[in-house]
Amino acid sequence: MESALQEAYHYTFERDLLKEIEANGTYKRFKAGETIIEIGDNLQHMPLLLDGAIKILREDPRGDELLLYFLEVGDTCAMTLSCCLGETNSEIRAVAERDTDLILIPVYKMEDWIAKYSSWRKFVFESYQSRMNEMLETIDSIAFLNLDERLMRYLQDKAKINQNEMLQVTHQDIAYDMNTSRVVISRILKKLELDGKIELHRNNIKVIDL
DNA sequence: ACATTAAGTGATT
DNA sequence: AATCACTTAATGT
Repeated sequence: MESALQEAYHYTFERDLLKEIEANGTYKRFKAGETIIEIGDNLQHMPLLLDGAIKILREDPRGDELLLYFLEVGDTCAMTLSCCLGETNSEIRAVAERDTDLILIPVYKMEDWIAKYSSWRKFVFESYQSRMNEMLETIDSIAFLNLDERLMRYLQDKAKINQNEMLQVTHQDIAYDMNTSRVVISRILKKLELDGKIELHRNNIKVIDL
């Protein structure tokens, strides 16, 4: 278990910091589909991703969701950063995209380390930056791409995150993530299949054009 | 065999 | 692109 942290972060953090993380963090495992953070949660810990992937969703009052971005190994959640330092609760939901291992770091340590370790400062700063970039990409794709391109990107992204070109999803799942209707997704998927970019089966989709 | 859930499709707005 | 209404196909009990 301890080597998981080493493996994922030994390039990112100095030795002393890794030791501190191990001493203060708690390991936790989530099964695919489990909710890790719910909207409104008060976050007292910051998760570091050791293995797996997480999807970050926004939700409106009616319960409609929208996928913001995926987190991979070596990433952390930008929400917890701002959330832990301020007094605000979570604005997003985090769901395990696949089976996921993470290590939870208490907030107060987090602040300590910002003063103490330059590698930690750098990590936090860069995390913010890349989350921001990923979010801009999603905004761009919503604003400037038509749905077919947006959907194709979604599929490619998902295949990459899961390291598997066979996606275990229903059309309805995709519709929820992209905040559109199932019928629309079905139609576009059909078109993408005719273009030879994907293969459709019940409950799963094979991405050919990666 | 029947019920349930996923996916496909024409028509309408 | 969304919604409705309906069909067809796959799967579970």
